[in-house]
Amino acid sequence: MGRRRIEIESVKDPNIRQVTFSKRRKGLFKKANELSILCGVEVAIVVFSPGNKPYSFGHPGVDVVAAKYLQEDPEPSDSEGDLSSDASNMDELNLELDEVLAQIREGEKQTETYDEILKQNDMTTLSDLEELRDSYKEFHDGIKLRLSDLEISECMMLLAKEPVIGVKAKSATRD
Amino acid sequence: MGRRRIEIESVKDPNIRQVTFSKRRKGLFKKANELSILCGVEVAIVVFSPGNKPYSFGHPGVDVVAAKYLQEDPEPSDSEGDLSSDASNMDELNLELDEVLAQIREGEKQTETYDEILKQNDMTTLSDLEELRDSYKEFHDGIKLRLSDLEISECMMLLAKEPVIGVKAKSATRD
DNA sequence: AACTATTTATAAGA
DNA sequence: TTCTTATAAATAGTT
Repeated sequence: MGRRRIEIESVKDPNIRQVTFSKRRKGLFKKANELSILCGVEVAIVVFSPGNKPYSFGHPGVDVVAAKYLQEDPEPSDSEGDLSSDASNMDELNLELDEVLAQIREGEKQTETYDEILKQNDMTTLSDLEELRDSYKEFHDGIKLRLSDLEISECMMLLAKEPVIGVKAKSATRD
Repeated sequence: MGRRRIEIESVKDPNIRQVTFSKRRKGLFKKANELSILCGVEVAIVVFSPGNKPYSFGHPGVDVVAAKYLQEDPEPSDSEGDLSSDASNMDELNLELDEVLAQIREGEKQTETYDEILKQNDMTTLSDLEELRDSYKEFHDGIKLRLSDLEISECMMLLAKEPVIGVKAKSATRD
């Protein structure tokens, strides 16, 4: 999928590793998002970065899916979650909010363009309109993904620090 | 990625949906596996099929990663963050969220305006415009739902009341 | 943080 | 369901 084929083996260079992680985490979450929408299913992903920062994606939420999973498939919990605790997510939260807001502004621009086309009511602009619609859809899909990502990674971490995630999921029927 | 481009929206046909689920779940797990190997990171995925059957992938294991994620304990106070700074960040954050909500409301007004304009135009453009409008509305509804979600509210409350949680002095590196 | 040359994932078809 | 294959999408290396 890139300029060259790569072996699936540990990437040595820390910088490249970090870049690869970022790209692929994004791709993974996008895929998960698409799966949940296309098939109307629940998904949860948790991944720790090379720097041990937790990232997660979930629809409708990591805790919901995790609890549902754990309930029907009880785990032999004897382990202590160790390693370093998470770093401040505040900075990242703010960064992501900035990005979301930037995207919203971008969307508003597109909305203006849409307005103009609409007022002209010019039939020759139909193709432009379709193009705009497509880009708009892409835009709001991106926002959805971003928000769900943000929602979970920032909030679930904190909820997780509470004694328990109180959930009473109903049992699932098998396929 | 197939013979034709598809929209990311709920697949109606149960058969196609099931096939899509199987293919994409496989792809998702493969991506997760590659990510964990390439970057030496821990990943866990749980997904429920359209028939509600649970599938999971985890390296080193779903339970291990889930436990780490859920049980990351509060920082043993070896370093103190700047509490007042964190608090103000929190305030800013809440303000920004308010801003987002305000923009959403504005967008909703605009959507209504579109409705009126639409009724004055011919049928050819109508379907396109309605589709775009619906898309836009869906987008806003989605954000609104997410932001007003109970979990979010609870998270923000927690964040506001417990400014120290998860916040350390060291700056967060953007993963 | 963008940009492509390529590889990879996958939608439709068999 | 599994395989095939044309095509869309992800991404490795580059700037």
